[in-house]
Amino acid sequence: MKSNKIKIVLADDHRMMIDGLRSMLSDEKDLEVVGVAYNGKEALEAVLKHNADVLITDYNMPEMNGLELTEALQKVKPDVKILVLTMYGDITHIEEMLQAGISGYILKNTGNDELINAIHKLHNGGTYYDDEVAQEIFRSLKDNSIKKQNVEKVNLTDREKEIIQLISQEHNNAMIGDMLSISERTVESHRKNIYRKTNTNTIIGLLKFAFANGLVK
Amino acid sequence: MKSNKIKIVLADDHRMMIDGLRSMLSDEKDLEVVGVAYNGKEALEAVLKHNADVLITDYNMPEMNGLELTEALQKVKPDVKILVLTMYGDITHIEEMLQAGISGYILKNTGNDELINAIHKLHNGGTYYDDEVAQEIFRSLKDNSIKKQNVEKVNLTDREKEIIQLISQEHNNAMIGDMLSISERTVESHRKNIYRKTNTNTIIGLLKFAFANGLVK
DNA sequence: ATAAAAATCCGTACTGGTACGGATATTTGA
DNA sequence: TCAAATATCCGTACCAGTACGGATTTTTAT
Repeated sequence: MKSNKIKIVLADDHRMMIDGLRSMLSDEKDLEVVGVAYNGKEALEAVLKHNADVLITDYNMPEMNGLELTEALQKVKPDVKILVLTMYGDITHIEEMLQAGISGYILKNTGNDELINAIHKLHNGGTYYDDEVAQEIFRSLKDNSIKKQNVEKVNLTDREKEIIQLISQEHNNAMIGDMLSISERTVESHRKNIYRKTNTNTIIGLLKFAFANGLVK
Repeated sequence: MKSNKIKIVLADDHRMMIDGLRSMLSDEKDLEVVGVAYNGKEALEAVLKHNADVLITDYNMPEMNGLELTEALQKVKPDVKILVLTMYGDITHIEEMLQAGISGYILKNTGNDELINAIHKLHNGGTYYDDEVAQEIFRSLKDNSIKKQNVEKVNLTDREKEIIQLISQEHNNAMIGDMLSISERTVESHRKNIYRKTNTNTIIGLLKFAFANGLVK
């Protein structure tokens, strides 16, 4: 084997960023930058060509952005660890990137030692998420609770919630009537009241309300 | 004013835990344990009675668990900061607790200094989440990607996805036809194909698929 | 006790979407 | 280059749900 160094590919559309990272990483004995790329497509090729262990990538890039790049790599080479290195502004993409399969997320204003630490963690099968990023995630999780306040204000009755459940299970009014031993007409009335209370007027709006408020999973 | 100490209430059904925490916190000059409780109900009363700044609570408690306690406090005294202190096993409750309004989550095997640090952070309007807890959250966010594999296997065309979007925006077939400058009949055909591919046969099932796969937010 | 809220029920005309069973043109990938 | 996939389009009968505008009984909270 030629070496046991961790093989890294850098992807960023800012040449200066790439140069800075490369010189910084070259000081580390167990790391080796085997390729660089200025857009997502080149990054994909470089990772495959050099059989890289870790890809360090920006989100915003021409041709193919970080998300598309991640998705593509998951298909053809899922063992490569992906560390996203972005500015704070791009943090909005964190959730989709996580779901696409990245292993770490770190901000560009983070110190060198943190970056190197992150690379090692990823290479050992671990994950690394910047503190600020973690905070942001927690904040957004909390924000979901705002939506839930809807359902409490709307004051749906138990019967109405029950009927929403059954509607969402793809039962029609006649079936729901049978199941609850009430007239189809009564179900219609409940439905009308539900629409009024939830401020919707189509089954689609109702379903969206139900999802947003955790009435349906 | 009697004092400027941070007023703390401790809630845990294990007396030993309470005693340990109390003696530990009593060493800190700017903290004061103003009340203790062995269940959620007592905790609620104690917080209100002593006008506490911070509540440190377990999740599992008799009478009223940590979630119910948090929800109750948010209604009657939303300014109290809630720090959840649990064993790793209770980590599954983290998401609902976050949505209920806690400001911090810390594990019982964490060191004293971390706990005191967390209390100060909360009292200053900040948040504190244990590293392990953060990891868990990230892991569960990633797990959501499992669902998304559906949508990739199903191989919906761009046009079909576009139409799903428009359907979910409560447009009917005629409107969608106008918007895309195609016949209503064509929209119907796409709809049929979408149902076939997604293995559904009602608008409800389709919406559920779209939500589960992130096609609609 | 009693008023308000919730749950129950109905007729009739109308609209949006489905089922069924096609056909033709355009893109795209191997 | 050429087959497969995708996108386009149509007729007709039918069904589920809506709109509109009610009424009566039961439950719940004060």
